[in-house]
Amino acid sequence: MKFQETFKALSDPTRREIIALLRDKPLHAQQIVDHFQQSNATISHHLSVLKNAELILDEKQGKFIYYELNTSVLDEIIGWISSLKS
Amino acid sequence: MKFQETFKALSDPTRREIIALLRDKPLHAQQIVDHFQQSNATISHHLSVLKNAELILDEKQGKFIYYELNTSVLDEIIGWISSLKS
DNA sequence: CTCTCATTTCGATATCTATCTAAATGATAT
DNA sequence: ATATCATTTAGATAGATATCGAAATGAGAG
Repeated sequence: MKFQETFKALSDPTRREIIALLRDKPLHAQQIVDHFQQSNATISHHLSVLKNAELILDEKQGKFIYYELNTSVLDEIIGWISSLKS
Repeated sequence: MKFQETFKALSDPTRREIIALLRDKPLHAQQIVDHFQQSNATISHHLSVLKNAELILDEKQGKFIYYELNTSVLDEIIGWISSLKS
């Protein structure tokens, strides 16, 4: 895991909101687009940043690609931050 | 606490290294500058970003300003990330 | 095989950020 | 008061990034 990519990915509000959306359940791209006032191209870009940071995983189902949180990376971030505290 | 500022602050490698330095003990600006190959102006900028994100606190001692980690903000980040996992 | 439609890529732009040198500030100590 | 020195601000530049509309891709369904 690369902290650089992870924190950069988390440093954009749209991406944090996408992550929060995925907390409840996996969604496909169009469902995510529908939550925002931004173009599908923009959301696609954000998804690729999140995917590159391994914060989300994608899984094909029928004609959709479903995105879901990758909680193991979240654990690694928590581990790094915790290590700063002593 | 503003996540925007916090994650942006953490998304730069120099700033993460400054934070790691401060894990052990408070340091003043010149001591931090000495750890890097960057100008004092650049480090000053990074310190101000970290301060603005409340990731570090500053305390005057004699002719130096000592910077130290603000662990309570670290706890808030951990809290936010943990909340994503369920 | 072809149509449809979900998703990504392209190309462009405007804003943001990290960095530098040089100058300004501000506080301590003589 | 003034010289010194730690720190910040100013102004500039190069590179990164968020965003868009439009075009391309690619996989399912008929």
